[in-house]
Amino acid sequence: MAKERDVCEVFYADKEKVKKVKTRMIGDKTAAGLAEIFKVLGDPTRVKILHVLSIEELCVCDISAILEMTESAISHQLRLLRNLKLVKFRREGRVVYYSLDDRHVTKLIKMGVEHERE
Amino acid sequence: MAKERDVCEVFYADKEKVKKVKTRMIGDKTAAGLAEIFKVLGDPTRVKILHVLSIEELCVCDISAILEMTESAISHQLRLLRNLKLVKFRREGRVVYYSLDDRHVTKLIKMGVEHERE
DNA sequence: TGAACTATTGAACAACAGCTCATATATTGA
DNA sequence: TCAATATATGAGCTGTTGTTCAATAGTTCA
Repeated sequence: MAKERDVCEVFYADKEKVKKVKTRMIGDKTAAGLAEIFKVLGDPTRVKILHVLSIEELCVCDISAILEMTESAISHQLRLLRNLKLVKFRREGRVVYYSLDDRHVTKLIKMGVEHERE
Repeated sequence: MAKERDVCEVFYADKEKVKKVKTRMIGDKTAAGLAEIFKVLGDPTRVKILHVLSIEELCVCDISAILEMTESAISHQLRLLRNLKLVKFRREGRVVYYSLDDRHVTKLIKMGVEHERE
């Protein structure tokens, strides 16, 4: 178990290797940040929302109709995407139009699609 | 609400737009598959595991020492990564060495890091 | 102003995810 | 064969997530 190993410091499978890799490892914050981005894309509904928005600017009502889900569910997800600055919005009368606000996300999704094809 | 709209089919904010985007939308399976990949990367522990494996082939014991987590926790995550064919392994006596088995994943993580920097 | 409409929000709830702990499996070497 | 070691696995617990439902906030127009 990890704790005992920390104490006696003798029986790593390869102590030098461990030391070396440990210095090159990404920090907790970086890992957490990375995971956060990917977590957003780790849900079918959000993937769909981002994908349809990559085609065209759309209002909540339209997205709801396209995905065949309640406006409430869509709105909840949009709030999340908004907070993470992945989408932006503009109000036009009663209607709120959403569109993508992050070039990286589209790239990531495209890469994902590529991965899927194999 | 979505249900009523399906019945009367009259008051989309933009019916034509909805129709058009709907035909171009990715299918449920594609969305689910995409989300599955990203979901795997959406956890700090797995991000770290994949990252250290991108540096070097390592055994469970080493990964456990590097991340300072129990071997059990690491093993559980490795099983997941194994099932999704993101890592491969080879046995050498009592020791099991893991390494990356998917070139896309490394790319995705690199893109994520790039995203982080801004 | 008030009715109709679009979108947002909060609470609640069920499903899920990641860890721990105990146990099991596999390999080695005495 | 048996003890020691390395990893894997299952059950259980806790915190998180995505949806629904009901209520609320903005906006338009009569």
